[in-house]
Amino acid sequence: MVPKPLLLCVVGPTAIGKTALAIKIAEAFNTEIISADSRQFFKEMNIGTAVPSSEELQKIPHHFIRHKSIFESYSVGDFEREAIELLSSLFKKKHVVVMVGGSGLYVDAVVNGLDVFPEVDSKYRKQLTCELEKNGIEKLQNELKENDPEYFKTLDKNNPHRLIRALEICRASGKPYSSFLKKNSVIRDFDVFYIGLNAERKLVYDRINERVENLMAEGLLEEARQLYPNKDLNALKTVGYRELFEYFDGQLSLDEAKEEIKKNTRRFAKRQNTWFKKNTKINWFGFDTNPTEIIAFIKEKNAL
RNA sequence: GGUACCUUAGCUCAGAUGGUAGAGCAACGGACUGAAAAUCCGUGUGUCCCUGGUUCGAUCCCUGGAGGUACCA
Repeated sequence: MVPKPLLLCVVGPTAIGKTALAIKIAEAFNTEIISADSRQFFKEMNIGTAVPSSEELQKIPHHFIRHKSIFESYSVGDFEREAIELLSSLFKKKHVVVMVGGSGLYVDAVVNGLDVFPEVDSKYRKQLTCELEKNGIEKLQNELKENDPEYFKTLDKNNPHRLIRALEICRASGKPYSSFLKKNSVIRDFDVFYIGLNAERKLVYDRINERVENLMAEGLLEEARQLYPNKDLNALKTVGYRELFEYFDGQLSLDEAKEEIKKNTRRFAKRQNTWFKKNTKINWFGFDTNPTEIIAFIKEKNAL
């Protein structure tokens, strides 16, 4: 039996050093990197998303970095399809591929797959968002309760995004959202091995604060100013940008905006940790572990 | 130096004829299937400045002290 190819997933909270480690690993296995980071996809955003530097990008081919525009709509589902397609071609020439990213849902989509939902015209979401604003959330809750009581039971009822998502499926397909939710993992034709990078909370926070200072020094303010006219686009609802938009709006001083960015990045890191904590397959390492040690560990565990 | 006021959660501050206390923010925990760096849910973490007294019981009243603020010198 031919051994399956291997996807090495490097995960962990923001600013922990995933990019650098992924490059070391990719070098060691003479392979390429795909990114699973929901904000590094966008070519208009560069500084604030801390994409790999041009030197880093030169060392190792990266995929899904700045390959989309903030003006396009791009979803986890799109990402899953594209990533799986790309992986199957990469695995034709490489036995190992590295995936690195902090967006837990996007990593899971590639590893476990999403259920298949019908395509929904964007008009449904627009309409629902409009109704939410006009009539309040209760109307929508009642609609879902009626059309999909099963999902309604488990749903975070006050969460407008998830409520609207479920309703757009119900309305567009005429079937309950939960009827598409199989929760069965897809069997991929590659194996997965997780490397998690983490550190004590205090250290992660120090690194975040430092990173925010660095991003500002690199010109985040200017980048944000250029994107400001498009501030309502989904892609720009992003830590590091929206706080600066509030500064441009006169809601915050520049110092306050900077502190808000730090705070919101810390909260983001916390949410990432909550997500990854559930994944018991992750092999955790301290952020300052020597990469050669991690690479040796990967080789040993996977008989490479 | 004198007078007045203040000292309660990480911060800003409420509060209780005396029965060991609560808001906002922060923090912390969690959820998550095409918006996910999004969105939502939950949790009070405390020598009530110190000391002695009165009291069954003091963070609250009284004595003395410490620190702060304002005004007067």
